[in-house]
Amino acid sequence: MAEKDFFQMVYQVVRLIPKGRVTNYGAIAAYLGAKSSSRVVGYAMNGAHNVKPKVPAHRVVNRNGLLTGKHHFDTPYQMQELLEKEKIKVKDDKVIDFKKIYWDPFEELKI
DNA sequence: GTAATGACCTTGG
DNA sequence: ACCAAGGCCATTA
Repeated sequence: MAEKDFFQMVYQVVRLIPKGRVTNYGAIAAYLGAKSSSRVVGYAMNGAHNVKPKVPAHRVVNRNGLLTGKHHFDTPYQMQELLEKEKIKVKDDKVIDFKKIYWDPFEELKI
């Protein structure tokens, strides 16, 4: 049950991601105080589709801006489509101008 | 209870 | 600059 708390934390941060913005697992993990647990953040996203409200996991990508978890969506195209809907340009499963649309929790939440 | 895996990141050679 | 290995935390087998 305690693990749900960590998951909830990740979900909350991801849910606060503005439209047209993306973030990486390390940032979320660091914001939660567990930068070393970047893997757990990704694992939390694994159950994102099992949580309500749904979590915009498509806005979360790896440090490279690569859509690593696209395969975990209902359909790999869904993530790309969602990103395109957010006006986010995606090429080869990687976000363009990633550093530009990069959303840092410390800049929006911690402040 | 131990071992292996995973939507990762950092550091070393 | 590029390639390889380790580490960390949680879940599953």
